[in-house]
Amino acid sequence: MGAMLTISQLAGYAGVTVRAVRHYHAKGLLPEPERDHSGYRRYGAAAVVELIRIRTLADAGVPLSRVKALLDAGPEEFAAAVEEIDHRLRTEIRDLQRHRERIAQLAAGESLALPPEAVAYLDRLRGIGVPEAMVEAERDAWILVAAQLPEQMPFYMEMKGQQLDDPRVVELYADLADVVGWPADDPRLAGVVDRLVDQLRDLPDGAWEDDQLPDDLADLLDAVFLDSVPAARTMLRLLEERGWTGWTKLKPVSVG
Amino acid sequence: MGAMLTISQLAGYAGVTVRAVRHYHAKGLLPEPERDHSGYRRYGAAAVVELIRIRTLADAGVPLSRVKALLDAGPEEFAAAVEEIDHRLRTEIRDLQRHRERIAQLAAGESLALPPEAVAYLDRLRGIGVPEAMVEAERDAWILVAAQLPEQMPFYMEMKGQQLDDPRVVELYADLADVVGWPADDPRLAGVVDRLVDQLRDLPDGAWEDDQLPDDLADLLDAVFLDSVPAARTMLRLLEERGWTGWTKLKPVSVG
DNA sequence: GGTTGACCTTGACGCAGCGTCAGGGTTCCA
DNA sequence: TGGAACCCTGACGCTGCGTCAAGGTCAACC
Repeated sequence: MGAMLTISQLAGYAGVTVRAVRHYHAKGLLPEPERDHSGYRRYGAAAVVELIRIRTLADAGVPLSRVKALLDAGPEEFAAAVEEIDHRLRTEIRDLQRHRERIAQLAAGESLALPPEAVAYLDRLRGIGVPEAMVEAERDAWILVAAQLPEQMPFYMEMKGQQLDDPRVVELYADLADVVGWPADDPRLAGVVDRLVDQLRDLPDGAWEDDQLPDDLADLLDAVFLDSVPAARTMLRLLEERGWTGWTKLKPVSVG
Repeated sequence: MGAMLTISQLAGYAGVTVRAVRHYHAKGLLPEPERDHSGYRRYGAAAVVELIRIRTLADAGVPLSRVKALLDAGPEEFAAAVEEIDHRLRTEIRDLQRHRERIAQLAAGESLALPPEAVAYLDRLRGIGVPEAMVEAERDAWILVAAQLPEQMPFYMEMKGQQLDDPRVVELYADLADVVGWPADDPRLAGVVDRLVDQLRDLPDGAWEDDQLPDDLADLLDAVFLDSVPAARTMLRLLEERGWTGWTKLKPVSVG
């Protein structure tokens, strides 16, 4: 027999760590060699070749569980396996590229979990003078909508954008921006609600039917409103006194 | 307070699994909410928003350990982190693309752990009529060399290729191909070794000095030879009797 | 012959990001 | 009143090793 190698020499020749060699033994990829008189593993030169072949496959992204089978596979199964592994690599690369696109969007600013059209809408609110706290409340609401109905977002944003073309809606936002800071029993709330109801009356019949939000999502959005605005509960009561129910999905009280 | 959500409702709204939510709790990404009278977690709507933001970052390939810090980071550190994560993604993509290239080479056939020029050389051996068993022995030897001195491979292969242009070298390979199958005491060995020594004498002075193989690698290759060819030991002895030592790095016996 | 330092051995935990039981209690609906 | 569908905690599993821990061994030097 030729010169027998120790495990670290073997590992050195193949360019791997000693730990990796032992790992391959444990996984059955590389057969355990004979031991010398003191229990040390002793390898022949052939083990170096085997080890290098294992590393070559592993470096190519082949999972160790498949390396085992591939090492002694015929050419046709080898080719098939290679084909499939390449497929896996392609999808992994695509996933990573999608990740890159997403974080590129994140870098743009606030678009954490929001599509660009929603970011644009929020920016327009800021431009109108809506205070930051209220913009953030809107943002959180739209994050929820975008998570449930991502494909509807362009439609919603288009709708909201058009509403902002109406100066009375802008005025309403100014009102509501104030309301955010008021306590639940502020006497001015009644006036704001009156102006809101006036505007709602002007809406064409069935305008709120367009609102395709599922009920549970509307409830969730109402919850956000109630959680973040102290005067919210009072407003809902005042609205109900005037014949309107809900908030996200504001509807006339059904005539029971 | 608004409608309180159970953990599965929360998970559903954010599009993640219940297990993932609990994992985020355990990692401190999402604060543990209050429990109801029977110990169930109860979430407000704000948790949905937080959870969606976590998933958005995680989906972008941000490791959870960094998500924690990023969630409440200022814009400038956020931008810096995004930059660095994008860098990481780019290198990962490049790695995977290299993996694809490598397994594309693997698919080409035998190039497990061998550069293309070595594969070409082995194919030429086959073309000359060298039997498969000997080609495989050569292959294993070159796998070892390629692992230690990858950048030298083009040089070696060029050298070996030129040697094959000499018909006497081809003849020698034919001899050696026979030797592979002979037992250690085959009487024909002496004749083969004689022809080999004749050729060596014809080499220009210092031709073997070009052989830049490190000694330990040459020893390893000798070991491969000794392990795989029964008559190897006998040949080395016969060579030594004729004034040559070694095999991989064949040299005149130094005049001591 | 004693010591030092570089090896070798097995065994076991740790990492990321959850999936997936196991072995309970709870709530809801028919 | 029973079963389905939730909830809880705790723990192991997966990948591919890195990294101690707690020893035994070997070669060399004093």
